[in-house]
Amino acid sequence: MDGKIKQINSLLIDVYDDVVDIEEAAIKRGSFSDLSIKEIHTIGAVGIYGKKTMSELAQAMKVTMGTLTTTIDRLIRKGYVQRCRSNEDRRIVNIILTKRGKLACRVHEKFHLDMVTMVINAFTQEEEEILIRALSKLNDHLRTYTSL
Amino acid sequence: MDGKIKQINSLLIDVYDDVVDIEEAAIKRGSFSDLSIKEIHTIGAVGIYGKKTMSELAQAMKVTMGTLTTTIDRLIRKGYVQRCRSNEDRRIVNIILTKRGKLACRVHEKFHLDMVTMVINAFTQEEEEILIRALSKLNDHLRTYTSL
DNA sequence: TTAATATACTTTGATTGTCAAACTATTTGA
DNA sequence: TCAAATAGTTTGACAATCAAAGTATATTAA
Repeated sequence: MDGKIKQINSLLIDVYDDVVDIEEAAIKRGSFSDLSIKEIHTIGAVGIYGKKTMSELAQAMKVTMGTLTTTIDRLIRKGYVQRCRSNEDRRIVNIILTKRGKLACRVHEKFHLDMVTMVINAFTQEEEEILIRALSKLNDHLRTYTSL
Repeated sequence: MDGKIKQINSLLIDVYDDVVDIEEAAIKRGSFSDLSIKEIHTIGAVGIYGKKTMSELAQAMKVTMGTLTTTIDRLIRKGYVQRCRSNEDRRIVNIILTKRGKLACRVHEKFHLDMVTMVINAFTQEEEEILIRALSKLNDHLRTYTSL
């Protein structure tokens, strides 16, 4: 009983570590090695069809706006995003991706899907369904745990 | 086909985010709110039955020794670990947990197991086995991916 | 036995990531 | 119109990280 708990705990930690490692390695080897994981995720949160306000982004990334300001400053310096003050409300700053930002976003998305595709190819149709169900349930319950 | 890939990708990202959130929240609320996640994991890597060299720890944590030195400095300042120069080889530094360090280690381990237990209680015996198999396979293949 | 090399670790300098609190500019509501 | 609210930036502090240079000790080869 307790053995299984420890086993699942270890498996979760391992999956977690694997994903971090894979992602880090992919970035270092790729065309966007001047970006950190956080920066790539920020680019992803802006999205190809851009125009996110600082508030929206900060909420999506779960950081304060102060933190986001410095991240965006850096991403502008590196040429991945642009600041655009809204004309309707001059307090609002919209963030949009540059051409290079969009490319990085697409490449990273593709990397993610490729990774999952490769893993899933090793699964049968049935196993695949089971995995989805198991991960969904896992997620539901983790989320319950979060809100306690 | 592609839909399922995206679904599994999202589920993995969600599990990942959930675990980070839960862990962060647990630390903030607990008796060791002066510790960061990294610091707790470092304490965990030292372990109750202590005595790990700086090299061993750096390898386990996948950071450089320079990084580890600063982490250990901080954990010493906060009273969780101790440095002990080896008498056999004066170059070697052994790290051991203080009493408080051991307590933090146990509490964090318990938190992890409690979290998994709670999640798993919502699973049937059969689902539990399936989850273990699925996570194992996922892990094996993620690991294959890492070494590419 | 001593000098060169290797090992184990720390220090330094730089960058990223993070927050809370103070600040600026703009809009909204009374 | 003026006070309050909102959207964001700045500041100051600290954590996390690395590469490269530096220190102390051990090993090896002459």
